[in-house]
Amino acid sequence: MKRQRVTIKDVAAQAGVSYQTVSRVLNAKGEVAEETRVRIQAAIDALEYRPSAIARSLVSQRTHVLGLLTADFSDYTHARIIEGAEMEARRRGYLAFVSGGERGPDGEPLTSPLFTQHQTEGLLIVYHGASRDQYTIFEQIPRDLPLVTIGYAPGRPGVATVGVQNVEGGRRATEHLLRLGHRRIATISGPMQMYASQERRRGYAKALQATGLDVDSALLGEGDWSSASGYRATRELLARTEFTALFVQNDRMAMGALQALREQGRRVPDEVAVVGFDDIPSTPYFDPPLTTVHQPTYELGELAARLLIDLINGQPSSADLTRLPTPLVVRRSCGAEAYRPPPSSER
Amino acid sequence: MKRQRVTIKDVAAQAGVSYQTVSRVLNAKGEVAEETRVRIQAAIDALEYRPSAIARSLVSQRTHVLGLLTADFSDYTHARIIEGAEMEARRRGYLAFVSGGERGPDGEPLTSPLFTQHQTEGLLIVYHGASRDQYTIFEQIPRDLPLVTIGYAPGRPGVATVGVQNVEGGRRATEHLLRLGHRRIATISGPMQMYASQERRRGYAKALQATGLDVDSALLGEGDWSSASGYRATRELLARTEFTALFVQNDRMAMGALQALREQGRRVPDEVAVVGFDDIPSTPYFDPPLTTVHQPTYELGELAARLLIDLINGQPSSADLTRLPTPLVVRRSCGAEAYRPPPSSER
DNA sequence: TTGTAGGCGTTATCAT
DNA sequence: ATGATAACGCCTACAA
Repeated sequence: MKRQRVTIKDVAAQAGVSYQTVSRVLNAKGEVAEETRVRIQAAIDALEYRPSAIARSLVSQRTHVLGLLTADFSDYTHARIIEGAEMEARRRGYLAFVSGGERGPDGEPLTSPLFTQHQTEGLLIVYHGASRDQYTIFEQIPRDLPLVTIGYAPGRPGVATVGVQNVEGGRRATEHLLRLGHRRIATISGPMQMYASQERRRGYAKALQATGLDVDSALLGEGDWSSASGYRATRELLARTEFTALFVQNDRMAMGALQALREQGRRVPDEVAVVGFDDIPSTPYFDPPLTTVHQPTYELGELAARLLIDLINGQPSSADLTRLPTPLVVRRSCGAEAYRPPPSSER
Repeated sequence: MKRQRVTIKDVAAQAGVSYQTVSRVLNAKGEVAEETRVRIQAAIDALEYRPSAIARSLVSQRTHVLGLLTADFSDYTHARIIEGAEMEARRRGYLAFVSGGERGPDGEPLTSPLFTQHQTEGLLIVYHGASRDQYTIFEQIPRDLPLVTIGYAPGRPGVATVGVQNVEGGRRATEHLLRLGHRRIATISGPMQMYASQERRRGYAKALQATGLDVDSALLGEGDWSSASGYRATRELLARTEFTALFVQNDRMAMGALQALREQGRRVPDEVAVVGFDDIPSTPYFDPPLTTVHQPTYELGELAARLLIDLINGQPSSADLTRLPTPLVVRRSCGAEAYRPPPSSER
């Protein structure tokens, strides 16, 4: 399919000047007589001329294109990060390639070679706090390609990493429960080889210890972030020990936990108080509405894109790892009083 | 930032041939002596040479790049479509630009000009059954750009449209409820100016009429697809009339509906049976697990990308509007028996 | 202020 | 079988 028929030369012919002069008005460089500028602009409009980014890139060696790599698009957290990143990129004049990158189990090829060939100027890797061994992808990425990762800083120079305050979030959730009088607080983590899981659990432990409590391993559950795993982990916990509160380290698992609790006839929050993590949009409609730790995912994406573009333009980020705050959002599942009735908006 | 230092000429020099010959082996065109081919390949490997897609595009006028435009990334349905489309595109050697396109209320510029400048070969518009007036975007798109839309066929030639069987889905949901003995069945639609809403409601009406029932306007609610709107519409319905079943036209609104029902003390499914639409992943963890109409969103994305690429390559799609099936998934909220206990997997 | 080369990395079309 | 030459659309010098 051919398109992009109109070139700078056509415009020049139409305006009766050399194509060089057209280039000048396009880039607002050098002096151009006001009169000819107007004439050229008229020609541009008439012909609906649009400069070819391709040709420009070839000579300038700049594409103004970012690559966004993610493992799972349809995960809300990832999607929001990407959404934020794309928006910020667009504001700064960048376009974004996306790809559900990661090599499949069948050895499906990585996308990054394609990115490289298309001269992507930088890469944003949106794996949500994955573990080191899942980052074999780094080997495939050119050493000098500007890179921003989410939640995990690889041992590479010149890579910026952004994330959220996982430890603080975990601590806040647990402290809240402690403050409500709970002493046997169970927790369900994501896969423990992931940094986010480790950090959130560390926050949990910190809060307990600050109150003089020990971490009881019987109260420690683990899932894989899915609702099903939250359901399972909760049933195991229930079968194994007693507890009056449960801190689930993401909202999807919390949804499964609530279901397990319901099935076992444990009323929430009266018999078991529950706190989640993420603050996904449907959280106010959980049964009961979920108290949870908010993650500013959209802002995380914006920040990541900003840092990446800065990196591309030779402005290394000041901090290696910037972490965004994770405030607690109190709803009903924790049993705290404060709750304003039916929520009315949601994105 | 400069990169992509190694060019075809470097390879040629290294292999001691003209860069022309290198091009030949790269494209497997023309005859090349086996011996020199091997030598050149060695040079390519040694130098880690990767051809520049930019330069290729300039001469070939092909970019192998698609544009994916969406209104809302973080909506699960959209995200899945994009995920499917990107995957299929990649399989066929295409890269995908994404953008949360639509012009913002502040008049923020459309992304499509940027797409155009970057020589995007085709556009996939992932608006989920939006209404005609939301498609002013079409005016901004070059007439001859291959286009695929989801759920809505604009009055343009050469545009392929894919969607799901909304009418049938609505009919199936309603029939199911009728079969369970319900006669006063309320429904909550999305915005009625959207085709998807109209179609699902038409299916609802068809099912009723086939059973000899009239559509009672008191039973007709409308929302905006959000949980909050589902909650509100349900409360209005409850205040206005009596019904024993409720067909909510997407799962997010259904979540709000369930909450409203809970708050009003109406037990689901005993007092009110509920059926949703979409089959989002969390649906098995609703309280109670939601019976809903499944939408094959990922497949929709794959299909869309396939059609788009065919269009680009001059193979117009056979049908104007391909619709994928929407089977009913029975869980607990409708009160039908069949339900296998705790779900164990989920994406 | 405006026009004339030269080149960005590649492919296509001729020669050789 | 291989090499030279001309595009592709544009920008950066440099000259006029």
